[in-house]
Amino acid sequence: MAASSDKIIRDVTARLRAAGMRPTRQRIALARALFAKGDRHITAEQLHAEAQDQHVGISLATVYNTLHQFTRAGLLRELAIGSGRSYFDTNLSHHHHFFYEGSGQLVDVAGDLVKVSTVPAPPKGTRVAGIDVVIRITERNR
Amino acid sequence: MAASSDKIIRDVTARLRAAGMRPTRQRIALARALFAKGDRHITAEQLHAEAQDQHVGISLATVYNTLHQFTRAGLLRELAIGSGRSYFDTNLSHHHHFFYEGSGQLVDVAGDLVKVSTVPAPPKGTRVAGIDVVIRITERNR
DNA sequence: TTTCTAGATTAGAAACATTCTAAAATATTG
DNA sequence: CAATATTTTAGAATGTTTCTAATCTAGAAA
Repeated sequence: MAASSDKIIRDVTARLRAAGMRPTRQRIALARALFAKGDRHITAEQLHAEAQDQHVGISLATVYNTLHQFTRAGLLRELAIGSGRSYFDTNLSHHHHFFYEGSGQLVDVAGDLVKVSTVPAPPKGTRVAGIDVVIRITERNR
Repeated sequence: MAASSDKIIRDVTARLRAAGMRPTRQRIALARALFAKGDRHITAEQLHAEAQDQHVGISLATVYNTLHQFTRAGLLRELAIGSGRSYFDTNLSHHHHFFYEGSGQLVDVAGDLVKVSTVPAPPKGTRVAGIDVVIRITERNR
């Protein structure tokens, strides 16, 4: 546990350095929260609350800054599903999502469980950056 | 043009009545703006500006109310793609979208140009409400 | 170690989309 | 027309995200 967390921190430190960012106390604390456990979908507000719970003083502005920097550095993926807040996904592998229409909750769907067999060519002058499949689900009306 | 616009208004009036809504001046003006031309993706803010341009006095609150009512009545589809604002889509047929990562612009992709051949079963107690495929595109780096 | 400075953090204000409130206006029914 | 249920509205309130400009800090250099 401590070992794997340390490994994560060393990895993140290296990746921050590679992206020209200093490994500060705040960035390391957020990296630990984000990457120590398995895959997560988290909002800035949630991550900020989690840091507060662990008595790591970090401002909300820094949480936002850091999430965007991590995203730019390829450590996170920003999900723009469901309006309102943005989710940040620590699962970088090819995958899709179930989206609960009621609560806005997201659940991963492994990439190989969804097959998109046909897609049109992108408009001239553009390239496909990614294909996101969102399976919207609702409570079944009994 | 005038004929088809009138037809749209008669249709909308009927659908509003069917949904228990009164066909008011505001709702009819918005319906005309939304449905007179072909398929559209529009935000509340944009639709409000368009009404102002045509000297139809409608408050922004009414635009929001009306968009939601139309959505509930099955006249529109709300798109929760791209964070921040919500788009309302007048194209009710089965289709997907290109999403320009730079500008947030949406372009329709006909439903039959995308084939999702495999999807997992939804979690227990839920049913699939829909499957949305978003093809994210960016300017091609020359 | 101390000093220097570019980069990082911060509180609070600002910006933005959206929803709410409760008062005034309007459409429909009788 | 009168009665009443619905609708519209301005403006306030909410929630998320970004901005600002002052302060702090990590790392480099002396």
